[in-house]
Amino acid sequence: MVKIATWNVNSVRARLPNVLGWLKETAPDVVLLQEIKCQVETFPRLEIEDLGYNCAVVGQKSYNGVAILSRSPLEDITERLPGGEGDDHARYVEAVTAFGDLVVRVASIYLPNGNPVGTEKYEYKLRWLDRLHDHAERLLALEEAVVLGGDYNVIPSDDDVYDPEAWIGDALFKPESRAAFRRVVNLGYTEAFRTLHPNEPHRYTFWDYTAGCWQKDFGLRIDHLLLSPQATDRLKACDIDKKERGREKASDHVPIWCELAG
DNA sequence: ATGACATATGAGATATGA
Repeated sequence: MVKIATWNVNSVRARLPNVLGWLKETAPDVVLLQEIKCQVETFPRLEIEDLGYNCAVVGQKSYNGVAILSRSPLEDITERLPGGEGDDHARYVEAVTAFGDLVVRVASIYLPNGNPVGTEKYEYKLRWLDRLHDHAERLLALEEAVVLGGDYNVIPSDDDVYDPEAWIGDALFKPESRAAFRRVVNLGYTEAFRTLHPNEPHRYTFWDYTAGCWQKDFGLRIDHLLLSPQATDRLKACDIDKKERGREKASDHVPIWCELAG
């Protein structure tokens, strides 16, 4: 079984003890990290390599930043989502990695938040989703096992938020954001968590630091794993590591993972 | 709309997040 996880760590350096502890405890084969919030030179490569991982890092000072960790070599690395003239944000990294007869192309995605609506930030989010759609369509044509994982900053449905009314008008919940997300899924991808857990509303991957959201279980499900048909054929499990949110110095997001036969 | 909390930068207050 090959375990592939995604986690928005909200600074990999501030979160290093949590990340290393979680890697040792849950032993994922591939990890997609978002919001590492550092440049390539300051990524804690040695500490992570010591645990047996290869790293592909796309860094940026202070903001954004994504990485892929894998127990197998990473090949054919792509460091930007195609189609972004002048888009210099570190929000996308893609690579191919293999475990036995499973060759899987993975991408670590940090989609723009998009707030406030009505500004260029929201337009940027919608454009980014369009670019992701076009790239995801090209990837399908390769007929490979593909896992597009990350912080999509999209709440897919009313079941994925503690109070839908309170989020009307937010960039994460706007009909346009949700439709653009569905448009990617509807190309032929499988959203792993909801597919394997169709009757489990209110299972979240993010709880705000403020206003006691964690204590009240006021969360959002915004971190997702999208699988191509060839990956879906092998999908055996998918779940959320909720307990990470209760630790000291936790990220506001928790890991979500899937297991593929192979 | 603002602030609550957390993080980075850089050395005080501001930008960003969702």
